[in-house]
Amino acid sequence: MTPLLVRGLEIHQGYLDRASQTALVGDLRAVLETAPLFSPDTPYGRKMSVRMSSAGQYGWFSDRSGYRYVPRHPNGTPWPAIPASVLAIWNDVSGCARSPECCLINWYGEGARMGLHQDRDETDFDCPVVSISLGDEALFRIGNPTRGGKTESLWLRSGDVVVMGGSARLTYHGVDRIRFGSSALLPRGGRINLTLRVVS
DNA sequence: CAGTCGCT
DNA sequence: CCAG
Repeated sequence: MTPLLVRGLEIHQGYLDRASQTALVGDLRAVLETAPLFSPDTPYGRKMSVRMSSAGQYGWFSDRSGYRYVPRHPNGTPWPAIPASVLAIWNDVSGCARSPECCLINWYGEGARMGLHQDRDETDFDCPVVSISLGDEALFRIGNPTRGGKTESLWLRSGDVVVMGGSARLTYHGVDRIRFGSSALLPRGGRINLTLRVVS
């Protein structure tokens, strides 16, 4: 199964079967018990519509002071370990010898979206970013290495895995909208996106 | 004033 | 949607 290539991004469609998806969701629920979802502020004072948390050595965080990685949840506790079920996916698709130091958990409720941005808060851009989609379908938008210009969109479905590496490591990307309730994986609807990154 | 993981 |  060779992945679909869109602007250098590897799109592994249907990578995870339903049982694997269910197992992942169970592992994530445990993570979220000690590291509950929160809504970060952008450096420009707007609340993000996506709610998030993290697992691993570092968690991604944003407030008035900017975007950064922090070693603890806002509640003061260290981020829980990245579940083995998640690490297995990284080991299979990343082609990177290092282990991910952050598993960002993005929760998209009804109406949530994510504007075009780059993942560039890491110090190491050699390893790819691996993104795992669970739950409702999302309209994923792929831009360019710099802002502006034409974009391409495609629908990501539960179980799809995207690898952003090499020359596409810093490609602008975002989510225009989700189809709330389109998947039965999460009984109350919504989408979970996991983003695995080597940070340091 | 520039930029924007947001906004129109 | 999608471009700015």
